[in-house]
Amino acid sequence: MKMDERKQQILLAIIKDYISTAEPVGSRTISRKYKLGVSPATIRNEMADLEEMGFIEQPHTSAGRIPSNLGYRYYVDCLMQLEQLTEQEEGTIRSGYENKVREVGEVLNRTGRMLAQLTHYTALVQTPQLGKSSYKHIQLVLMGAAQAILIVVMDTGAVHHQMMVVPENITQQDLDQISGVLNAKLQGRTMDNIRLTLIKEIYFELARHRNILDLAIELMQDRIPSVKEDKIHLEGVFNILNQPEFHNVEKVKVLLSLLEQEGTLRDILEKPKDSQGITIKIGSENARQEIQNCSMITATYQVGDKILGSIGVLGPTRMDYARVVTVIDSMSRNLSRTLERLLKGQG
Amino acid sequence: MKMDERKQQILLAIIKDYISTAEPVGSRTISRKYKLGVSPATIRNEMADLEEMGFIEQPHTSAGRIPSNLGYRYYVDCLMQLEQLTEQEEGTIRSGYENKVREVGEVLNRTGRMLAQLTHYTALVQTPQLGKSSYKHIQLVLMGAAQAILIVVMDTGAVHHQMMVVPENITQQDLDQISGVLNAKLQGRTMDNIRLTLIKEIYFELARHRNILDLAIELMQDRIPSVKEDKIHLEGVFNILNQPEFHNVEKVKVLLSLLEQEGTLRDILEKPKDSQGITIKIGSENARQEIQNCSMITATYQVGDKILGSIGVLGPTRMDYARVVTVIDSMSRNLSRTLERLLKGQG
DNA sequence: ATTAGCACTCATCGAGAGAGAGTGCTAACA
DNA sequence: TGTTAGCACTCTCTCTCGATGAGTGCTAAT
Repeated sequence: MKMDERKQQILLAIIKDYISTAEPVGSRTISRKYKLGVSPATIRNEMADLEEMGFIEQPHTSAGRIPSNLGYRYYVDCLMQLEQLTEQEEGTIRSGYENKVREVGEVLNRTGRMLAQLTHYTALVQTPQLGKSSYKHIQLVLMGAAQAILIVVMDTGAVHHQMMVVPENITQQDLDQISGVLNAKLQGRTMDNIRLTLIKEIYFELARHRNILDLAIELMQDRIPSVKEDKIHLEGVFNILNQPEFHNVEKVKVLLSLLEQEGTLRDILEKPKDSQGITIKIGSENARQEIQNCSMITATYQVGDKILGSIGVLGPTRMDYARVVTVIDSMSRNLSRTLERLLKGQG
Repeated sequence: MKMDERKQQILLAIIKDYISTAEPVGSRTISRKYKLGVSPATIRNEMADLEEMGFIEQPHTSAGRIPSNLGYRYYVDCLMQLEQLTEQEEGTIRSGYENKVREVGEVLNRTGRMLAQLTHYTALVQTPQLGKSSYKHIQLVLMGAAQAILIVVMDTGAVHHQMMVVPENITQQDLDQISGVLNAKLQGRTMDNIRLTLIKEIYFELARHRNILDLAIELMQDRIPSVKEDKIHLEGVFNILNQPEFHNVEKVKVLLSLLEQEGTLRDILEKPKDSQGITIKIGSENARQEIQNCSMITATYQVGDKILGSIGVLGPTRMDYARVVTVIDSMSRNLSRTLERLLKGQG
């Protein structure tokens, strides 16, 4: 049996209708709404074929048809026509990424919020995997009253600061000296990359300031890695409540308890290693049992050539694929561009 | 009609039973479970009295009784006996606030998470209202490659930093000079408190560095207030799904759409101005229509004598008041103590 | 190849019966 | 006078059953 033009038309009609109504689609509906110039009976014959081919299925004998995972897959691969975002939506996105936003975290938050808002599904945003960041600049600044602030700038552009107590009689000159040595020894090194011998060297050169060093190095090793570099940010979780497939609370709970675990989020967002661009996982194509009635559309974002992370949208398999792909494509481009601006041209 | 010992016992039994089962309580149940030494018939008589007095009500003729708002109020004011936290729970809280946590934001996050986890309801945590913070120390640090970092320490202990572009040929000495003037003029002032004449003075003294100043002052005025100082952090929102009163999705949606708006959260958490300690709002005592089938228990936290904010727990009116009061009391004390440590004794 | 007609299936809805929980009232009892 | 057993009554909840209707597959006609 081969997939001729008319079968495609009918499959397309079923999918479109089901996406928008969440109700099984009957032959009558198709012939009425989507003028294909053939009678319901003809459509029924074709539908029987489509079912045999595995593209659609029947919830029960006297119901219409709904798309199968395979059907969605065929739609996504062959039939789907991308939409255009409206002027207004483009505007929303653009203004979300406008110049004033200067912090990476804020950009990611907004990305999530916009994704959720524009798609009405749940958005996932992975923080940039900047890789092992190395120390770029270390500076101790006296703040008066036996307090100093330790500032650590990483090569990724991230800046960490931390207040610390210093002896009463210390001067900015002392601190500069310490900063100087720390910079000389640690610049360009990653956190794991600091050998014990290096630390010894530092202590040797700065024996006089042992106690400050103790504190500073402890802070650098202990506090700074705590910045979560592999978080996945969720937004619009409640949108699932608007989906009829989640009208009973038990199903919502199953999904939510999955989404609550950071680790599984990572699995869900995960993409084939070398993939770039947009990936679509439909229903059972998802590894996780709990979201096999969901689909996940993800896209990567990058700075330069380096892929830094993914953003994704999670919704029911009966998801508006065309819409989501369009949105996520636009968002990932915008996000990449914005991060490029933030991480490279610092301003 | 007066509230004798036995009526109290019966009211207490009804409330306890209803809190744990969410089912209307009948006379038979009370006489069986809570041995009061009287027959169901006697209890029925008393219940009729309690209903007349407004403490309990009947969903319909052939059902048991459920506590009314007034009943809960009487329970909370007169009958409730606080529980003790278990060793393990005490441990959870203590370790959540242990020394290693050094950041205010992190402390608040944990507070919310623990509150939600220990109560199984929804937790609200208000960020500390530190009041108008004034500049304590301003410092520009050259970071090489025409970049500098602007560090602003507020008297509250908050530290903000921001990268900025500076001319290629600038030196740390120049930056120190600028920092010096900025400190001299701005120290002790609040953000709104900087008069135009002051800015003019600064520009006069540092005419040479006009462009750096432009940027620095813009950043100080523009970026730093963006740190959200009046946010309310929600945690455990999904816990409401486990409450039978939210078993249908529509009710969940109503509540969630309320909780999504930051402004209304503020209303909900708001307490009488001079109140301190724990406040309980039961059902219709809440201003908001949408949560009149909910109760809200809030407590303030403070550093020294100054009340900085509130934490709260939102659950159905059929909430385990004794438990929540105990937890929230312990948490608010711990939170106060921890913030005291963080904000005063910096280290 | 297409379509009208028709018998058949099955979910959904509403009505009605029965069960069960709980009450209020009455009368008996200590 | 307070307590209790007994009983009729109410009302929700659940289950069943038939009607309804949407949709199908098959057959025969075009």
